[in-house]
Amino acid sequence: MNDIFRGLAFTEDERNRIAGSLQKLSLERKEYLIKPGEIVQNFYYIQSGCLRTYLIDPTGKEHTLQFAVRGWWTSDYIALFGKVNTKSVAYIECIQDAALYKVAKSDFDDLCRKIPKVGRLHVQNLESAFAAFQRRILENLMLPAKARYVAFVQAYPNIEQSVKNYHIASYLGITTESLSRIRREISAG
Amino acid sequence: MNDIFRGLAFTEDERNRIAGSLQKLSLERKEYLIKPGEIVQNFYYIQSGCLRTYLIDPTGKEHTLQFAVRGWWTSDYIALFGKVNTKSVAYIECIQDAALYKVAKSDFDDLCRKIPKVGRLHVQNLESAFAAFQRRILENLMLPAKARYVAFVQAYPNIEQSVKNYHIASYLGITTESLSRIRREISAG
DNA sequence: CGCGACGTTGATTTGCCTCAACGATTGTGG
DNA sequence: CCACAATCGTTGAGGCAAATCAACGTCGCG
Repeated sequence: MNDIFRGLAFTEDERNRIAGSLQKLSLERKEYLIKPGEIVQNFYYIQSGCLRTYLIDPTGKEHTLQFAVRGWWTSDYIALFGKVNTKSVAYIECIQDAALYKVAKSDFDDLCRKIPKVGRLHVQNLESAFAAFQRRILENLMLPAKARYVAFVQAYPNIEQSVKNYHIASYLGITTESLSRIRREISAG
Repeated sequence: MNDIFRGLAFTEDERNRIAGSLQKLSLERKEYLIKPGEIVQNFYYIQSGCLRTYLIDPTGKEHTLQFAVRGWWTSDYIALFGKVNTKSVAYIECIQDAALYKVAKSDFDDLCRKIPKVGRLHVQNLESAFAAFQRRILENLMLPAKARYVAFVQAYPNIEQSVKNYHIASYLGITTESLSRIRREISAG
């Protein structure tokens, strides 16, 4: 549990309260954490391994929204933070054997209220996610496929080994064929 | 001031504290709230009018990140929420005469700490923005230009009169020519 | 009125997709 | 541990959506 709130110092009491809200779980490759239609009420913290969040559009194509690796949180945020439904719209698939901590959002909100340090960390995380989303949107608007791929590799330096080629393609919004050609171009020149 | 924290009830004391952190300002069409390189330390609440946030890429093209209308907050969030710099990377331009409230982020953080209701509203706003960003990213990945335009018109029903055609195009990530053709197609049926 | 900003239209080009086939790699059961 | 199947990545040919380049109508404003 210690590395979840890395850098924060807690009292005995706070520590217990936090531990009481967390639940360990582990997942193997190809297992699903969440599937569309399921009720979503938890955050998940990745201790190790790798998960990806994706949706399938009406034409059957997959679109990857997020890869989550060690030290990241994941969930179906559209459901969890959305105004209306709490039913998932996404798949969250384990793509590398993973150890997770689960926290109910309601419990987490309690923690934020009772332990201001945690609340402030949450705000800070949300704010930097906010900035990161804007950067990603801009990147999608500004850069052609090749440059987006380069940016991706820089943003996730060690992820290539865990992730299939077509996962990356669906994150970048291109086909596996295009990604393949892009890689060839890059290694060529 | 009353409509900024719509729905929240405050004590006399809280109300004064809030009012003390706010500063009114007004902006005319074509004036700029922020330009690249400036230090960013404020949020802006739009009382009336319309602003747009955009960047110019190395090739000279504009990319619109956000339109902000009555009831929205705006700022250069990449700078304000980013981990490193506080220097703006974006332009925020007034595209329809506007009345704004300005709040320093540091003052706002204080308010959040001292008036829990405000803090909770902030978290709630950040969380729903989080979900909204994910939806926008997905929309960009999944939908072709025409469908994105339709979605845009639904999301901002009354904005067409304030914004130029090429503003919308640069928000959707297409050219003005393409947008023009899309509109023709739609009006044709 | 005349100029500049904006929107539209047409012709051509291009980046990426689709479809199809074929290597390479991984995983599995005998 | 090998053989085979399934999954995944690569390559090529052709097509399409949107970009680019260029010209022209239109509207609003000084």
